[in-house]
Amino acid sequence: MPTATFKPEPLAQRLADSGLRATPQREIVYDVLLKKRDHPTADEVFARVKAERPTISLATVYNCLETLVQCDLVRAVNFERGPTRYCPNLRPHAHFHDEHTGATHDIDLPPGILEKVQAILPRGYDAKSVDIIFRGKARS
Amino acid sequence: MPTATFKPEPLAQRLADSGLRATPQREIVYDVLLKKRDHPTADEVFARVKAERPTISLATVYNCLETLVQCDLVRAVNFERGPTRYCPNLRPHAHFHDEHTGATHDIDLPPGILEKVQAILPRGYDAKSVDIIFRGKARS
DNA sequence: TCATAGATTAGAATAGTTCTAATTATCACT
DNA sequence: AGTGATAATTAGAACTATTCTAATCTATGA
Repeated sequence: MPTATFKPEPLAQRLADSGLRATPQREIVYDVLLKKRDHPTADEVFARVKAERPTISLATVYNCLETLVQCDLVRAVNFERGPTRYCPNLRPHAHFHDEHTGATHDIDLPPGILEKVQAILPRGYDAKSVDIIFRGKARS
Repeated sequence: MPTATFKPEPLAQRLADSGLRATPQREIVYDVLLKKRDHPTADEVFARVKAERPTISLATVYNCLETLVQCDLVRAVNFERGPTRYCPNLRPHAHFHDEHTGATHDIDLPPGILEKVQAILPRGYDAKSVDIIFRGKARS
């Protein structure tokens, strides 16, 4: 019985599909996002990745994050003027930004709501994506 | 018959309500937003205001815009990492960001849709505001 | 009129991100 | 396995949008 690698590997495949290479940096950045899904900023990702690979540079973290976003493995989320946050949740979801704690919560979208929202667009508008962002207070 | 001033004056009133003063700078910044509703950036507002009042400073434009947002006379809109844009439309509306032209369009919300969107929030989430942002291509 | 608080101003400072140019790694092909 | 072409990484500089600071100006009301 061969030793199974329990981690599925969509990353290498997705990268290959886009003609990109799987590098250790990209793997670790993606792993860090999967491991703690608290919508970290690039700086926070940088800090976490450095624990494992101290030689990585901030520029590379930005590059990797951008690459993951291009491959549709990660979503970039923005709240007002704050730093961009990164989210490996691929299910369709909205974001709730808790103004008191600063935390970000994923809100899964029930089926049909995206269609209802898209339906408010007049003829001639062709939306490639929709973001729904709530701001307020979440009960702990 | 007295000369009517055809412009309604919610500005002075709203400012007073918040204990703030009506200044020429605030009036002009607000006028500029009302006159050309193309979601200008602070820099663009600055340029337009300077045409009328060349001594205004960029810091003041930022201050005035912030004040107007506090008074709920103007909405600040953000797309990804771009500069904040300002919008004097007070009706509930979503934003459509045309990736080709860079233009921003207001999409009026039909009655009930906000409630439907709010209804996706689980118990314990108390949203003070919702933003709906489309990205895509609009037919000219 | 005068004091006080509020508003404006110019410029410096900051945060987050992107760019640049040099180095290093990876892949395809022998 | 070796080699050349291409892609990726790196450190640091540069950039952009915004906020801060400290000084000056303005309006209001005792």
